[in-house]
Amino acid sequence: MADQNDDNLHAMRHSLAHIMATAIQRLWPGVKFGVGPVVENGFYYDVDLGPDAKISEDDFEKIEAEMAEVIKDNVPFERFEKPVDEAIAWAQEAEQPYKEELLNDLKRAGTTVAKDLDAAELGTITESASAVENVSFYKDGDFTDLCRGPHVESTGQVGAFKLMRIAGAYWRGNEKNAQMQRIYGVAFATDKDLRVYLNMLEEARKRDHRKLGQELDLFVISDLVGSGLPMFTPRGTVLRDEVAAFSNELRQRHGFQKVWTPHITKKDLYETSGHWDKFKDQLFLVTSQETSDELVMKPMNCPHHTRIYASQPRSYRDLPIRYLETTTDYRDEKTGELGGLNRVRALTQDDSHVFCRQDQIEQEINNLLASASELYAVVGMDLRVRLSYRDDSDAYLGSQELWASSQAQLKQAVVANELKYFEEEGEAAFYGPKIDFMVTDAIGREFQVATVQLDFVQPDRFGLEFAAEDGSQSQPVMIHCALLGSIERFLSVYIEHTAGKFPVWVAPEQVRLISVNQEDATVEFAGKLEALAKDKGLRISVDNSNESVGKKIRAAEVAKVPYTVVVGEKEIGGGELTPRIRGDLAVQEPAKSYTADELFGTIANEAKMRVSKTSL
RNA sequence: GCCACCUUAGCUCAGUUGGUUAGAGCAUCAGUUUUGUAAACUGAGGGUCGUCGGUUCGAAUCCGACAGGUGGCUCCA
Repeated sequence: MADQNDDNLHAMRHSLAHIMATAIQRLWPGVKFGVGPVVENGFYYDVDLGPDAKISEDDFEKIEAEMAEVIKDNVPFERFEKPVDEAIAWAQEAEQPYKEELLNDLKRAGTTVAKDLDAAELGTITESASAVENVSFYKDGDFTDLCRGPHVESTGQVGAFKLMRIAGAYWRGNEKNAQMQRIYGVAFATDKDLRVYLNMLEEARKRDHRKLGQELDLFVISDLVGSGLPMFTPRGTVLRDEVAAFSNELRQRHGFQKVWTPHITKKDLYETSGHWDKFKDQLFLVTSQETSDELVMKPMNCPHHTRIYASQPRSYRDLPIRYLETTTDYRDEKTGELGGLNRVRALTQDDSHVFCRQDQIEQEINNLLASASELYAVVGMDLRVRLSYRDDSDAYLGSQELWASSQAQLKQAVVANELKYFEEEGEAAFYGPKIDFMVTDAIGREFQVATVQLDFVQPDRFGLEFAAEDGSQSQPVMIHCALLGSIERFLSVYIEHTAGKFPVWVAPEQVRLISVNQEDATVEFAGKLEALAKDKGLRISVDNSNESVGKKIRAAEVAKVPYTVVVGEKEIGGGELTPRIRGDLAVQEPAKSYTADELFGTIANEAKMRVSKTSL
């Protein structure tokens, strides 16, 4: 039943794309159409009004009103077919050059090609893929479109919708092509479903990491420093340090050793690795004022690490050699690609590289996958694993055979570890395939966090070797891995995931003491408790301000401090403390009292164990 | 980089069709108060309305450029 509903919703959304096109054609005659597929929660249509006209969001009211007319008329969606050549003639006649291009592709290749997510959308082959004879069309009133369908029966049957936003989109996803205007709408079967969805978006905005970053005083961005260059406050720096420490700890358990490399290097390093060729437009360049040296801010760390490996002759007995470095890399990202902490120009990676023998690959990958699974279980985030393969473009280094076997090895590792996965071509690094851990943010956008990458190319280009058992020189394999990925990006997702309610082990402020009054005895007592908690390694603060207890409690709640303890005469007399526990941590029991030693000891232990619920 | 939109105190926002010294709440500071689990009272300071240029007798308001931001597209080692 659910399937049938999904199919019906899909048909509604697709039909709404046509209805929107119908409306736009009435409002802007002569508009050229691109494609108009269904996407998650709705639909879009790409349109080109020519050089002199642009749709803006102010036009939505007008378009929606026109769409309402089409819906009210309740005209049928009529399907019909034409031979390809007649269809091409139709496109020429109708002055729809984009449709004509699609039809020509269909005729020539039997498909509208490639990477386009909407291959299915673009019109269809009614016979077999090799013999394109007829293509199907749908017509609703005065609008006719090349389309595979299916649609609802008539324009009246489309549920609830709302136009959301407008964006530029390159024709067929290629930067070199004309840019069209993409108009997005959301659509649901009922008004209620639509309201629920819009409400969810509203809620998601409240937990946006940029908003929480400001409210909880975690990071700041300054125009004087520049865009994409966030700075972390004392509180935000606690988050960075805690998650990085966890990530390091997981790998140090598996024999990784910390290394350190400088942040600038001669560009020769990247010419050798192959990065210069591929990424030279996105490197920050630095010039020495004394010598003629042209230096590069490091955009990644693997080439540096190969230099440490290569600094000594290595024996098969030394392998695997495992390096770990949490360090900041610099990439000159295009301005339009920057956003919050997701995409920055100074990104900190918890980077690591294994140099190992062929027969050690499996074990090493298993260790890394186990570490990734453990980390994401502790932070409570559900991940999808993407196997990122190459496509048949020439953007990759290394032989086809090597690629085929390393892709197979990664898949085998993922299957053996029973991870939920999907495969995608064209997502690999230029030097090798990847296992990418994907996570979804508050409004449903998917980001890569952890990654494990197999690399035969850089060992070759850097001429890495080790002495094998038989005394011959052999080439090691590199396995790149970051568990958090970019710490900035990880935090952006983690802040949204927790809505700022960090578990004790990451909470910037774990305990806050609130004094009932400002009398000497109270202040002194609070000071003693603070010192005791600090001895146990807790991050604690005291609020002695001249405000009502209620107001100070509220301030602690707003700051999402896990444990708040009010101290006054009662505590000074009895010695026992009653913590106020943040809602998400508490198990459903009435508040209990503890000695200071017990209370702080338990909290310190929870932090150490990285638990997500309190035992208090 | 491209497309659309946005930018008023530290924060969240008002500011009618361009018309005297640009407002509020929170936050900050001062005074009163000495507080018992989500906001005590009174007062004060704080803004060249993102920047620069233009139109106008007059610009927060209209136009342009630039910067920064948001949502997409492209890219992501």
